[in-house]
Amino acid sequence: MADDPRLELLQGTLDMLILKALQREPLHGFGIVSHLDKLSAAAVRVEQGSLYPALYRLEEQGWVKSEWGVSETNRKAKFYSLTAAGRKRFAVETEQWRRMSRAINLILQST
Amino acid sequence: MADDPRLELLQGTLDMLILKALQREPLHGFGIVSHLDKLSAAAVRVEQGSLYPALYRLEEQGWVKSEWGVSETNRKAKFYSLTAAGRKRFAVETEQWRRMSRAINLILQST
DNA sequence: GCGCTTACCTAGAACATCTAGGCAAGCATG
DNA sequence: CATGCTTGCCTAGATGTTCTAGGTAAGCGC
Repeated sequence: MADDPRLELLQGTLDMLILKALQREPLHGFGIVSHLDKLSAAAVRVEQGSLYPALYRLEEQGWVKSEWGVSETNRKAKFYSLTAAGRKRFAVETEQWRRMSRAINLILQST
Repeated sequence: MADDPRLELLQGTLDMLILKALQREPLHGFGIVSHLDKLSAAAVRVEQGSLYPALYRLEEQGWVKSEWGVSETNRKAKFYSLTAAGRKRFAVETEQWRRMSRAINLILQST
């Protein structure tokens, strides 16, 4: 792992990105992955093995809720949507992200 | 941990920040911590329990080297400095950081 | 010599993410 | 109708980083 390409997500950002993806409309797991992939120009690639545990985490916390339905391609799929608490949580996480990334950039820009 | 203040570092950024701190001059462990604390206006707080394992990691990879010396306050201290490989590594990590944070901000800014 | 601070070090837990699979069902093709 | 591709969900286990929570030692001021 010394010299891996490091496409991995920064830890702690996955939850935030998922919440963001659900901000517009409910999506199923597969949809979340392709949504993020598209938006980030493939810079962010979420593995399913990371996604589903994250979704359960979010659901357990009450930030998203799920409902079985039928996908656009006529397969059964579990649709996740934001709860009110989830919207609040999203605001909190983005604020933390901004603060942390600002601090890091500050350090990087110092002489 | 659901509602902790989350002052924790984003995973993967610690190494980069340490390398950055050593860019100007060799520092001992204690010095690195206070340096980062000062530069980030206390937004980044590195615990010693995180720092030392990270330093050993960096040394093992050949990105920093260490030498025993005497601190400004006349105590013995181990001074860490960047190697040539460490400088290269720092460039790689900052590039990765920039790419990832750009991608995340892109996603956050989407409608 | 006592307490404070600087300074180093470690073991263990917690946690997120990735790897690497497996399962099932729709759909198209022959 | 069988085969294969794709969509879609799910899990176990490994890996790696960071944090918690300690301990040790030595200089300095009083």
